[in-house]
Amino acid sequence: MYEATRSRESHPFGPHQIDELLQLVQASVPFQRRLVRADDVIFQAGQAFVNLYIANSGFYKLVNSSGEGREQVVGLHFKGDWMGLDGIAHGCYGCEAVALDTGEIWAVSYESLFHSAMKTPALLAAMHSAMSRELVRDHDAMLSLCTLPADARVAGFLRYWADALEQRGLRTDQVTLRMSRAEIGNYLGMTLETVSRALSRMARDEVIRFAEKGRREIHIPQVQALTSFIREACAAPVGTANAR
Amino acid sequence: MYEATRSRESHPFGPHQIDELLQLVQASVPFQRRLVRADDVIFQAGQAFVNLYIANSGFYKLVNSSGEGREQVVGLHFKGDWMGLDGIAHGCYGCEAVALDTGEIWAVSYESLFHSAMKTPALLAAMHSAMSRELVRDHDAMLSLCTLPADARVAGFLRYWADALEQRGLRTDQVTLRMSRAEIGNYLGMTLETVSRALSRMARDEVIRFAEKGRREIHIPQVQALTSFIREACAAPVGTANAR
DNA sequence: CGAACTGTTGAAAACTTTCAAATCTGGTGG
DNA sequence: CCACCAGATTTGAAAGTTTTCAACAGTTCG
Repeated sequence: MYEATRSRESHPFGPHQIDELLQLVQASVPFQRRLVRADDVIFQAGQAFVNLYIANSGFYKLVNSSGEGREQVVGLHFKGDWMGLDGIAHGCYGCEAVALDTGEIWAVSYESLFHSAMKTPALLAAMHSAMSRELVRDHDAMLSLCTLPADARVAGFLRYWADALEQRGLRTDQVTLRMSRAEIGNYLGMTLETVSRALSRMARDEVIRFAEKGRREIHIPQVQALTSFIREACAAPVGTANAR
Repeated sequence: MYEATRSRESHPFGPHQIDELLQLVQASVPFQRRLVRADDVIFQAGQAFVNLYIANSGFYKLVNSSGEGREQVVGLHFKGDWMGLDGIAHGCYGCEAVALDTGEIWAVSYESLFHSAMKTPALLAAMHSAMSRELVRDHDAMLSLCTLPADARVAGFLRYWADALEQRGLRTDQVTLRMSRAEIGNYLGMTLETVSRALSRMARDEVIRFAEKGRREIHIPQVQALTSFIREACAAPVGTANAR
């Protein structure tokens, strides 16, 4: 769903930067490794804020909840991403973090991180950079949510996931979604049926292909085709192009 | 639009904290004051990131743009809020910041801030807190955007504005919107007509009252009534309650 | 093999947008 | 001072998109 709004060549973000971050953390602060499996909860909303969490591997979602039971996936996180940053302000986590797959999480006490950062400029810079990237992502997510029709948001979601994999040096032609249609729909502000229909249309247009029966493994011949699909979905009323 | 998702009593945020922050900045880093008027641009998207900006007074919006010309208001900022934080990650601002009214902005070089923060824990803590608060706000905005119907989002917007004023020790029964219906609609992911209709319904239900001819000054007898209105808007199909 | 889940698809209903027209405000110039 | 114009807001009606409701198919697991 996120958008590459402008050039970022001056500050590339790729596998090298991510490994560097992880090494930096490893070298400068104590942390605890935790292995997680799908649906494991890393921390809960409202819980006292103590640690920040860095994904060393795996996939994670952040879920925000209203008092009345409305829930919203507000972020997806991959290797090198920090989680729990929204706990700094109020002393308790604002979201719940849940693993979408098996993976390894590093827990770093914010206090020790804070002290280390005061002595290690690179660490402080990395932390600020992580928070800032998070803000950029949120803003891009809002842009997509508010200005794109449903089909385009789903295509944008796939492109975002593919981009995240690419930044981590992984192949992007094959994406295994770790989320159900309902989770995707929640994240994108639409129902699961709408997600399903959008994916079907993309498959019909051969922008994607379903690689297995479960329909969660998605083949993306060219990520760029998703961008075209988004553009078309914005321009054209539903049945205009390729209607049969 | 934002939601008070859970208790935050352990870390209150009010006029005292804001004044403290401003004093802290004043005491620890050099900064430039800049007086602005409505529609003045503080910084533009893509511009080289040098300064962070702190609102000393006035009202501001942050606008994110896609390459194809779609624009989205992704944040509203008040006294004590930081702007430009999304520039840290990529070395250029991700959004454009625009003043909604006259006000005073403080420009602080990020570099000098960074250095001062390494020596002044309170400053570093304040900065992290500001970024974290921003993340929480974004998450709450996404929750509203994705889970609330249009009427409720507009009511939530008014409540958010009133809350922001209250946190700054200002009166909340009288709110002068600094934004046109179109800007509000953009921020809330709906058209200006939908905003207008929602406000009209709230006025009809006496949740708000228009205090002048321009219809931008809004009287809110009890902020709590907005919360009830939101709840009702969620539960009930459009013409269910108070239909005539 | 059946139950529980997940995903797909169709059709009707609901909500929001689009298009249009009218009203109002504020500012400008005669 | 008043007429007039541009821009903002409101409101109605039609159109469009998305949701809701429902039924069906495929998968997984005990």
